[in-house]
Amino acid sequence: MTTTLPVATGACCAPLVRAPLGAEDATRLAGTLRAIADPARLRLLSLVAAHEGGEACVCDLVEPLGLSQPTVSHHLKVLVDAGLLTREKRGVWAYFTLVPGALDSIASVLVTTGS
Amino acid sequence: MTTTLPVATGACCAPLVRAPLGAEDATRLAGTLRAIADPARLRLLSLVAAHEGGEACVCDLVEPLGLSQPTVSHHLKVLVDAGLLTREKRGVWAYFTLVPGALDSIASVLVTTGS
DNA sequence: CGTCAACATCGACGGCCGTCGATCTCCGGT
DNA sequence: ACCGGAGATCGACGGCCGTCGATGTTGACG
Repeated sequence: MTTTLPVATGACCAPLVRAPLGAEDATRLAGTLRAIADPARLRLLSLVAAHEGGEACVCDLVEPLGLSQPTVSHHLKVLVDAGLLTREKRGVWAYFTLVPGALDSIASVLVTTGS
Repeated sequence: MTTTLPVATGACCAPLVRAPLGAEDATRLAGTLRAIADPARLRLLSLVAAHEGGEACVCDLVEPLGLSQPTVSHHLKVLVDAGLLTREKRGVWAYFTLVPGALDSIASVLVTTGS
């Protein structure tokens, strides 16, 4: 599978503005950024974070997004593969939670004030 | 043109993890993120930032990227339209510079520690 | 054990986007 | 005025991706 590797744990140390990053690192980082460069997935992250208990199942997300259930599942899979969400199956439901620090590590790569 | 609006000045106040962001804001933010969700453009930002004086012309960027000159110009235009780079034409050369705070404002939207 | 519901997977379709070569525009130098 | 070079624009092509309906899988419940 051409799944994007979870960069959340490995991209925490590339200031981006310091030295010209290599083609390999650029591809990795771009893959992670592409995971959140989508309106539906941004809203999913936001919905999960704002939901009660910091977790939400698919049934909680389909309606507010206005997309079909397969599409929502697809986006959630992308976010899980990117290391931004965790999936926990309890009974028939699948609960998704934000990975702590994942978004922050992405943000830290972009920040320029880290001189 | 379907140019992405510069979000650098307007997206500085959406924590993303606080309240579920609307479809409109999600589209705006996704457009900005898509601008940097590309290996070539990430390297361009990095190259410009690391270049002497914080500015670089196209001729400085074509070779290190290994892409054609039209492609580099295209990527630079995307970054300028996204409000991440400024373009200043001096003589025959076009010099590009990082917009101060642009990347940081994107990062601030992603950060979750702003509670 | 049969049924229903939640979710994932599949296959297909359409549009967007990265890339290129060719060309156009504009400025400097001679 | 002419030429050369820097860079932007154009048109085209190929691949990736978001979306859907249909279907498969799995667990709860009677």
